[in-house]
Formats: sequence, structure tokens, C-alpha cells
Amino acid sequence: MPELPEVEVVRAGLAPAMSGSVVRAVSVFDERALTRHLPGSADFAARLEGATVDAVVRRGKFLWMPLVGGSSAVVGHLGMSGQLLLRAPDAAPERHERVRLFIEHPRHGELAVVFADQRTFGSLAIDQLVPTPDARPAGYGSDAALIPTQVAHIARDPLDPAFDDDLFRAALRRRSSAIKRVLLDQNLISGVGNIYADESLWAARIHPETLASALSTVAVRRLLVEVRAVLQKALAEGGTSFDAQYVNVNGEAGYFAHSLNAYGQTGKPCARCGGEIRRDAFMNRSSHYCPRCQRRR
DNA sequence: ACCTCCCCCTGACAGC
DNA sequence: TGCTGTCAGGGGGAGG
Repeated sequence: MPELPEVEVVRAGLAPAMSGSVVRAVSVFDERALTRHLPGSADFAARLEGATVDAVVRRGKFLWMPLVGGSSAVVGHLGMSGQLLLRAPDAAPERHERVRLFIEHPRHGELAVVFADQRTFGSLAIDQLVPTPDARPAGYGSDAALIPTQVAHIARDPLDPAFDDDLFRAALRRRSSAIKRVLLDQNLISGVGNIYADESLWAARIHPETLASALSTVAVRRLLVEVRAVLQKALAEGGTSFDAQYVNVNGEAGYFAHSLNAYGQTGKPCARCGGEIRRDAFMNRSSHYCPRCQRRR
């Protein structure tokens, strides 16, 4: 469940159950879920068993769980189809279940955290924590200015109070690629994927192929306002769900799919001007936009 | 340093 | 029914 709102829904669901929990046991059913943990599954389990989880933190689409007393964290990325689910410890295996953590919370008792992932682009790993360059909190969910090395290159997301709008605008000026491509570049702004890029550009009335460097200061400001509004609204509605892949920790779908104005609306009238929403091929994916009110410049 | 392309993998669905 | 092709919201690395 990939983009920022969906990942935040998961983070918020995991935090009350995982913060303060001790990991009692780890079951790995598919090594591919640990491809980013180079030492392998035995090492993964050995490091985790007996450890206490301090918090559940998110930056963009990355999650991590710092471990108490250590300088390490469990890093998770859901990829295209990953799920983190809270279950009873003896719950039947989920479809595509890859890893199960058996945890014990001081008040909630024993629980299972299930990592399920159909397409196996997601992963878990144990990683070292390093200080953030700006000494600001690394992500949402903890005040610690410590970030896993695997996440250190990922930009802050637009809902992060330490996100620097001026720095982002300056970066756009130096970019020769289309604004949509830049919105998807997690090294410049994180958390935005294909859906929310299309929705934000629609809301800001910017054509996805507009060169980033050609956007005026006012247009960039408008874009950031809309990116934030779209992400906040999606978050308030529990994220976007098209099918059973994109769910919260209880396996429930969000409602934002009903609020989409561009993504997946090919051929339908634009809610703003009545023009016909178009879909163009873009980077092995697609862009949805209204050719009438998102004019190319 | 930037930018583009290609890769990883599974399953749902459309069309023949 | 069964085959084939296409598509899907991810990030990383190679190579231009």
C-alpha cells in the first residue's frame, strides 16, 4: 500500500501495538522479504528476538521501528503490494504471508505482526541508525533525529514540518525533467506516488509534462499546497484502495478512491471544467490529467 | 551529477 | 476454457 497516506495509516495502526512490545519470536516464510537484510533470515531473527520496539516511525513511504537501547531499527517498505497486519498469534496464515513477528505488549498481550506481500517488492531489514544531517527529527512518529542508513537518502515528505519549501523550489529550477517525474523522485520529495502525483497536478492545474524548471514560484507554491491537501484528505479517508492489496493493519480498505479527480478517471468528464480526462503513457506507467484545464506550456 | 531505462515479482483482467 | 498480453500505487542500479 504504497503512497504516504496508506503507509501512514499502517504506521498509526502499528504504533499502539508495537511501541513497548518485546519481540518473542520471528518466523520467516520467504527469504525474498529480507533481500535488503544481507546477512539473511537467521541473523534477522536472532537480532530481533528479545528486542523491545521503541516506536513506529515513517518518512515518505518508508517505515522503521527503532529498537530500545540500540542503534538499530527494523526498516520496512511495502513496495507495490506489501501489507503489515495485526493478528492473533495463532491466526491462520495470510495469503502471501512472508514474515510473522510474535510480539508481546505490556498491556495488550500477545500479538502477531504479519508481513504479507503478493509481488515481493516490499522488504524488511535490520539497519543501523545514523544522525540526521540537520539534527531535526527523522520522521513522523518519534522525536529522535536518527534515521536508518537505508532511508538516509530519501527526502523529507511534504507533511514533515522540517520539509524545506525553498530548497524544493530551488531544486526544481535545476531540473530539466517533467514535473511529474520530479514529484515521483523520492530524493527530492518523498511520499508521493503515481496516484497522488496525478491528483496534485490536477488540483494545481499543471500539465504533468511541464518542465520543472519552467514552473513559476507561484505555481510551485500552489503545487505544494495541493500536494499537502491531497495527502491530508486521503489520510483522513484512510487511504486509497482499489482492491484487497491496500488495507490498514486490520485488513480494511480506505475510502479515498471515491474522491479521485484524475487518477483512473480516463474518459470521464473533468470535475472542474467538464473536459475529458486523458491517460498518457509515462515511464512504464500512466498519467491522468485534463487536457483542457491542465494546459501544457 | 543528472537522466533514462530496465530490473525485480505475482495476479487480475481483457481479448482472442 | 485456456492461452497470451497488458497492467498495477515501489525503489535501485547500470549505463548514457
